[in-house]
Amino acid sequence: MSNQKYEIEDNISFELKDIFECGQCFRWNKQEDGSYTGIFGKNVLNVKKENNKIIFQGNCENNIEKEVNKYFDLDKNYEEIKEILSKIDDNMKKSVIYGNGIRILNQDLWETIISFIISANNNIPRIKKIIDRICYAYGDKIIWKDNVYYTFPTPQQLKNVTVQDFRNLGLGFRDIRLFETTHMILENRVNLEELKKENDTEKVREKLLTLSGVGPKVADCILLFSDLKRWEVFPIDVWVRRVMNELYIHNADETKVNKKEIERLAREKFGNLAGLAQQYLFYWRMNKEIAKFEKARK
DNA sequence: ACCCAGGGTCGTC
DNA sequence: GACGACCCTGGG
Repeated sequence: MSNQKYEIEDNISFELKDIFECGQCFRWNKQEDGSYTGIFGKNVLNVKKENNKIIFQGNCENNIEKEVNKYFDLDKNYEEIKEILSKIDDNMKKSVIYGNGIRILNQDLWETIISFIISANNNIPRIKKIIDRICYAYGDKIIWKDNVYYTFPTPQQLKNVTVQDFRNLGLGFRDIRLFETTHMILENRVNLEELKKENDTEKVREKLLTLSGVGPKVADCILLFSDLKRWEVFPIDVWVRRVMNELYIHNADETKVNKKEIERLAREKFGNLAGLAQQYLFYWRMNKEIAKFEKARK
């Protein structure tokens, strides 16, 4: 199973940049030809668009078609969902058009937990670098087309890693959080398999909140971006707070905006699609900021 | 050289 | 419930 290929018809709800650079994942990198290569599970995969096809190619552990369908959630009808969101108001419509090709991935729960603990008070480039170093140090090596890749280490593989080891990888004050959470999971104080079976989202969130380094925002990201797949949550970070204030609340001091107020608004406007709405808004607002800087540089 | 901010959480009051 | 502290890095 060293190299497999799988193709599907092009789809407007599948844009590489939108999927891989909307902040949900940290292990996908753009290649010189515009395609993206990433690692998930024990798979190395390259994705590109060519001649009205989406082409998946890589070193997959199991059947590539199955892996891809699950990871990219290809059975989900985004057209229908986007239509519902677009009808909510002009803001939503605008951001859905902007992030038209976004899909929420089915990412491994454990990897998502650790990744978003690292994300706390951090920026995306640095988060990616830290995760790369962790994988390089403790993951398994995979070779594909003469390049070397590393899997995300399992809890077992992090068992003997010390707080200082984490600090040396550049984790900063998050070192102890990673250490504690890893051991809580190893000791089964939080059972990830049971979490996946639990239906009550609130119960899952409470359990996640017992993990070190997992607060409300990180818990919601885990619920939304992992294979727990809870679309009704609405993670509130600095960008979402900003955009919700600018669009709906209009408080002169954005840092003073009440979180409960944002949550109430999100529930009222977006209902059980809040998570996806949050992603379109986040992506749209953050890229607006980046565009502003690029412009200023010229 | 200095200050600021980043997909926040934690301990303390 | 508010408040400051927290590692590190890149940019003004």
